[in-house]
Amino acid sequence: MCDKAALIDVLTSAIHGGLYKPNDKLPSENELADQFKVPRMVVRKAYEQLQEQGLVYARQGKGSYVQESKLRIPLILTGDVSFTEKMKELQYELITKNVFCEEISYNQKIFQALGIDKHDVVYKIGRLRMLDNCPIAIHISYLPQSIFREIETDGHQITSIFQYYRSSGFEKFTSTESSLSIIFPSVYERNLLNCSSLIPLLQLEAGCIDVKSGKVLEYSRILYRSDRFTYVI
Amino acid sequence: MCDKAALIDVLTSAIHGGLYKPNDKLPSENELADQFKVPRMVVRKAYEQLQEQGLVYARQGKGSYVQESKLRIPLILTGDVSFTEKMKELQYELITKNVFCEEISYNQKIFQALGIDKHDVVYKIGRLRMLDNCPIAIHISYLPQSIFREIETDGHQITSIFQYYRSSGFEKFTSTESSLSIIFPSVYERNLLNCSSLIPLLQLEAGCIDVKSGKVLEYSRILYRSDRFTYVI
DNA sequence: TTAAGATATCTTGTTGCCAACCTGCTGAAT
DNA sequence: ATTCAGCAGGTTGGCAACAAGATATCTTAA
Repeated sequence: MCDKAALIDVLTSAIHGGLYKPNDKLPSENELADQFKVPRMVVRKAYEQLQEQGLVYARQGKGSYVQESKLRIPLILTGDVSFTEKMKELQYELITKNVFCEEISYNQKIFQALGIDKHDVVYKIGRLRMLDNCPIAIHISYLPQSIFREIETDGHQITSIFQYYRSSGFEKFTSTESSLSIIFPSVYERNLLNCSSLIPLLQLEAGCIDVKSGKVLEYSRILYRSDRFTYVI
Repeated sequence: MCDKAALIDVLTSAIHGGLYKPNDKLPSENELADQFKVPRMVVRKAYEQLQEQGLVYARQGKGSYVQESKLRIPLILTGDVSFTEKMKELQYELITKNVFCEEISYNQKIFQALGIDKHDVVYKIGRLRMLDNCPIAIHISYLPQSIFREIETDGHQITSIFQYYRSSGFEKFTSTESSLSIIFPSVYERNLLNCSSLIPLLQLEAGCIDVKSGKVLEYSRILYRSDRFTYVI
């Protein structure tokens, strides 16, 4: 028992095991340093990492405390149901905020997924999903202007993409094979999601296809806070 | 541009964007500190975190360098196919190593999932999945002794659970609803998976049911290194 | 007795210095 | 000319001393 990682193990299992409850005061850095016979810097780094993971918070001059853990929402990842409908089913009050709408420069991956030419115009629309005023996901949709002519002006109002599809004359959609990966938030994403830097984000990438025409309507990228969900697949 | 998080953003996008290639030398701590007008400690912390995320390595007296990124394997998460078969399909050579087999003490969640009594005996069997001698996942199976009588002695040899099912007289299985979450590795898991501390693990939990009898055969917990896969669902 | 101020002490946060390490240069000895 | 020890300068790593904030206690004056 001598390094930072071991200390983090001990502290996390102590917290998760219920030895320390939310807002309980944790041992001071010097106490732990003496107890584990390590320099204070090691304890400090451990506490810092736990802070960034959202398990602990610290007050200068007072001490380190256990952060309240927010409840986790079960989220069904599969199926073609929209995010809004998923949440309604679970009886949560969900607010969607449109946060940006802007033209993007060429990006191979996105343009290829949309099946369009390098010189086409693509708009990026960002929406923030909030639950009880707490942001839980960023939904980024890449839409080609060739399909959605008025996207530049419409884009800022969109909160439900599926509704926008319907109002644009599309009725039945299907999702392409979606890929899942884990990333850490950028500063911008951290600010939107109001989370600390070591909260992994679950990134879901998928395309949306109009069943009738077979055209790719959208390429979407959803970033879920991994600490607010348990995912069911 | 002034804090650790912003620096990490800049460095990660510089690395991912290809400005620095694998094994390239990165700017020294003092250089970056001067350039961004921040104390060296801030640059230091940024580099430390990037090390733990596996993007960077450092050599005392020499400098910090870009870590080679390992290739990502596409992994199909859905379906009832076994891990071994999934990998075979992708033409990878997969080796499974049995790492432990031991009785566990009572745990509400596991015993409930197995549908058994508090006083029943449950064995925990750990297998390590290796690809080109590189560990990529830990597969932990919880098996009740009431179903698998000889598990205490058999347990150390098992590398394929499905094969063991068949040799125990079970033929058709189905999976219960599986849940997905993101965790950080403990020291023990870090050692098995040979990964640094800030590699998130994708944890899949599910039960396995014998179709004929309807009995729960197994509760399994699989820990995938999130940096070695892209998941397809 | 009470209230306000000073003080001591404990906490986390920051900084700067020195150690450990690597590399390349210089210069003397062979 | 060659070799090698020594030195200088740059790198990451570690630590101790200091700063800043919070709180309780003691002191003193009204």
